[in-house]
Amino acid sequence: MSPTIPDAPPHRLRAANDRPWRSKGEHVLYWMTSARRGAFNFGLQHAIARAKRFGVPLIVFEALRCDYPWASARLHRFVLDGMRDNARWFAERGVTYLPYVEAHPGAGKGLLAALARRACGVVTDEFPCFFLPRMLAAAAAATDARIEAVDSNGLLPLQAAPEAFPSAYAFRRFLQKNLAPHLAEFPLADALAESLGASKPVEAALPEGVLARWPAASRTLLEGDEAELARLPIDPRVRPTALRGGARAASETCREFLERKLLDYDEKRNQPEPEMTSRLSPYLHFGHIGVHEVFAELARREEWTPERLGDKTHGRREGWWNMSKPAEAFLDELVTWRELGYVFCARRPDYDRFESLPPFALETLAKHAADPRPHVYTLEQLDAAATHDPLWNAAQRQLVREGFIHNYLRMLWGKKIYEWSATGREALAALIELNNRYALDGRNPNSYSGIFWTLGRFDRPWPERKVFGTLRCMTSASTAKKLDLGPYLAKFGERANAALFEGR
DNA sequence: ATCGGCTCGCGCAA
DNA sequence: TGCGCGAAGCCGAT
Repeated sequence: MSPTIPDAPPHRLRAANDRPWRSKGEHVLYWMTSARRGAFNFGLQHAIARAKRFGVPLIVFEALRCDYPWASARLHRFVLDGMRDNARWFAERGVTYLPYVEAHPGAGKGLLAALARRACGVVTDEFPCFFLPRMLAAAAAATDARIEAVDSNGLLPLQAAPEAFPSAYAFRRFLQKNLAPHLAEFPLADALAESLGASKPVEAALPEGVLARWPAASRTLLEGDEAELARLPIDPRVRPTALRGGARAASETCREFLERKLLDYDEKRNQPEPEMTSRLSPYLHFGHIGVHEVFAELARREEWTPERLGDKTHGRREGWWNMSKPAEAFLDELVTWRELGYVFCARRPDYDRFESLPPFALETLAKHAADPRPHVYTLEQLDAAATHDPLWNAAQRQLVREGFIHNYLRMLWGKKIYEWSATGREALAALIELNNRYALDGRNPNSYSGIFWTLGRFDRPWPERKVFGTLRCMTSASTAKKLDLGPYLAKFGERANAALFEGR
């Protein structure tokens, strides 16, 4: 009578250890790590399906450590916003939800094991980047319960990609041949809507002693209490941005983009101000929204169905989806480029290493290593936006202030860091450090795509010149000719910054 | 304002 | 074996 909830599709599922499911367990645990949402979530759906099969309740556990690299008030605030939304989502659906925020390094040690001890098994999220794969492997080895990882990352399951692709073009061709069947396998929009039904008790008691030793994050912290946030041992200098995190803000941002900006997307997305891009990437990064939700909403507005897919697989950017022009331009970002990066990280454990660059890039970088650089800046100078280039400084200020750089200018920002560094390796280190410290969507496969694209990944050679060799070169002068930078410089330029300080 | 040339890798048509 | 195609390039010629 109560509807059956499907398991996650088999190619989205991976056993992280070889322990068996325990039918005598007291609950199923969903350990939410990267898909931090209740909607369109294969992992949550899979956990619910298991809980129903065993006839036990579900416990949802979402944790935030304080010792992950680049932990800061900015990143914490964004995740805490998401926990606040999730607390409400699960409370409305009668499911036990434990948001845990570490007060000092190591405080959370043992909590997962305690929650898993009497569980039938654990379901968690697959994420191919940052410290998460290592954390999952360590947990899987150390936990007595079965742990299954579920991949909600893309429209294409990561397991369906045979290898890393060298270019968007090659990957696009692959998608055009292989994506269609996966478009028929979407996660439920709300797997808790009716799923557990009235017949099953869904509120689980947390194992005894858990809350005494690992108290749930306070409601006030989740709702924005600054003093509580300030007490956590995280970098307080990277301030929260004006952008609020969480699933509700994510859905609102998505709706707003599709309604007001998409029509002009293919023409105006390079215009830096006013901002005409989706601004979805921080929400996608923390899993506050899933790509399936964005795609479903877009398809609905386009009155699109999968029968419209083209059968030509030439890798062309336009014509395959058979949607409006701006919709196809957006899908090339949301699906082709985004998932190209996820697949690369999943297939290349060295994705964050210099040596992972394509051969032509490594060769040309070596050949031009000794070319004299017109300017060389330290990480501190770059961080402080103290270069000779007003446009670059403005981009850096936007990064520090908003946790984001406009798409086009972000490329220029990266290319200049290469040009102003003594070596490619030093440039890479600075790019990773600044991006991961400040960008809300840093530490994500797409951040690594952007950073490494600067150094030739997914790109092709261009005419050889000093310093850049055959890497694609970008200049501030050309950018200024191409874009209307007035409004952008008014907002983030030197003078705008001075005015900001005078106003204080 | 627009165009070709610079240059490489891949898959497909021939 | 040749051809078309490609995240957003730059430069100089028309």
